[in-house]
Amino acid sequence: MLTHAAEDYLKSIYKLQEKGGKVSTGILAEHLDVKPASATGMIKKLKTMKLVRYERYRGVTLTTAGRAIALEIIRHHRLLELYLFKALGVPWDGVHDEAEKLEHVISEEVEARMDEFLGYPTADPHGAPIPDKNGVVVQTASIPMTDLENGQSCVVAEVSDNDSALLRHIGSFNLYPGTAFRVIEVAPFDGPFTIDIAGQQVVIGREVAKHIFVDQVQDPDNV
Amino acid sequence: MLTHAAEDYLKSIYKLQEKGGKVSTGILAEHLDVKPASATGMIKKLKTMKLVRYERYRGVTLTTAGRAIALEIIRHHRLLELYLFKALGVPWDGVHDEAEKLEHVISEEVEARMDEFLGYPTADPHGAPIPDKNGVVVQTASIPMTDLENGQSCVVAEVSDNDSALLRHIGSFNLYPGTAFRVIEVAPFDGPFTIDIAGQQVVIGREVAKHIFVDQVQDPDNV
DNA sequence: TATATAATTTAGGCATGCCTAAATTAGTTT
DNA sequence: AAACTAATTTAGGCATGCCTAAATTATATA
Repeated sequence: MLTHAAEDYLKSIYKLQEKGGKVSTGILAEHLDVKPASATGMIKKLKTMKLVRYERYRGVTLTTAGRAIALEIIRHHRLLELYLFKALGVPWDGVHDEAEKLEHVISEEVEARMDEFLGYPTADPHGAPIPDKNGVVVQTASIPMTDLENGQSCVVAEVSDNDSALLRHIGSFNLYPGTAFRVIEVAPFDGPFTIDIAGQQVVIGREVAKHIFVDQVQDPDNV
Repeated sequence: MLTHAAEDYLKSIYKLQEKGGKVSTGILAEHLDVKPASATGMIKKLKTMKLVRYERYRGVTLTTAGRAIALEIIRHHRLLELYLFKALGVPWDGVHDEAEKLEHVISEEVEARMDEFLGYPTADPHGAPIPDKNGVVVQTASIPMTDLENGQSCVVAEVSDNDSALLRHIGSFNLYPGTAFRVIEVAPFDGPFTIDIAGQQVVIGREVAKHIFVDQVQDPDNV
């Protein structure tokens, strides 16, 4: 069995590898809130376990075995988030931190029972895809909200889950995955977005918009 | 925040102190499956934190602060056992090990929501009392089944929860907390118990009976 | 090409929590 | 009281996983 720390490293490497291929020691250390020297040490340990490929100064990537473990932990995390949200009513800005602790500890049996209870779901409360038992992840083609232009209609697909205060803020606008909205105005010079959610006008700052990902839809008013 | 190991030590000291006052290093080490030398080290650490009273060669006891923490962990454990059993359908011989890992990790918020879901229960699936939020435990006056004599009627109050195989065995007789039975015969020379459970005759060995605790009731047939 | 800067790695340390082996203390027996 | 036994403590070691400081390597700039 792996240590919790090792599992966290694999999870971070997976996520960083998703958007950029090889992962540098520095980026990884920053992601884990650890000094680069510490990351070097753990990377070496993971290499001896054949969970990562690594050449010094050249970055790190997961092997098939390492990827499988990373996906298992991510599956635990996201199933837990959804379970805490739906079965226990933990608010959506609180489930991430709780799942972060539980993910290293639950058995496959408990995971299976939560999965069954939830009806074999495919996304967590923030819209992130839940890998299946075999490590298959459904990748969506969502775009960041900051790519939207005037008049476009869309549906919230996913929201970053790691900042509790940000989630509370986004939630206060009712911007949950599945929520539809239309862009009314994008202020110039990287200004905020004014959007229409079910008839309500709301202004979303650019920093917040970066953390919201959407799927575009055909706007019925424009057809 | 305490380490998991420290929490386990406090929990063990609490349980051993219940039945015997001062706890010796050796007993504690055995209970935690650790060498006595290791226990000495942790005891010293707990003493500097003012969680235990300790004089070398003289045994250890909990301070008020230490007791409060021990009871909080025990509360976590027993609520988790019941939650896993009732909400997720984990079999009663599996909940102990799972709760053992989760108890160190769940937040007070999740605990409160499980408590609410379960309707503020007072006993876990093995009949052990669940301390309330203020650390108040209801002590029952149950007696070990081995104290029973011919003809006595009783109800199962509690069953030891730490041996999974034993629990499966006891469960196969339907001997759950709340189950009523009558002693038909106690074989001489420390022999087994023959009992009547809802019309079924069952033979229970002495080693097993040691782990079953009962409350006596007036037998209607004998009134 | 030489040098400066940034990233990374190595070296050495610290806390936790366990271990084994040796020394010490308590308690009992003669 | 002396000696023996059992329990406990001390001493020294090991793995994990983090740290800081110094050395090294890669890369960009002059």
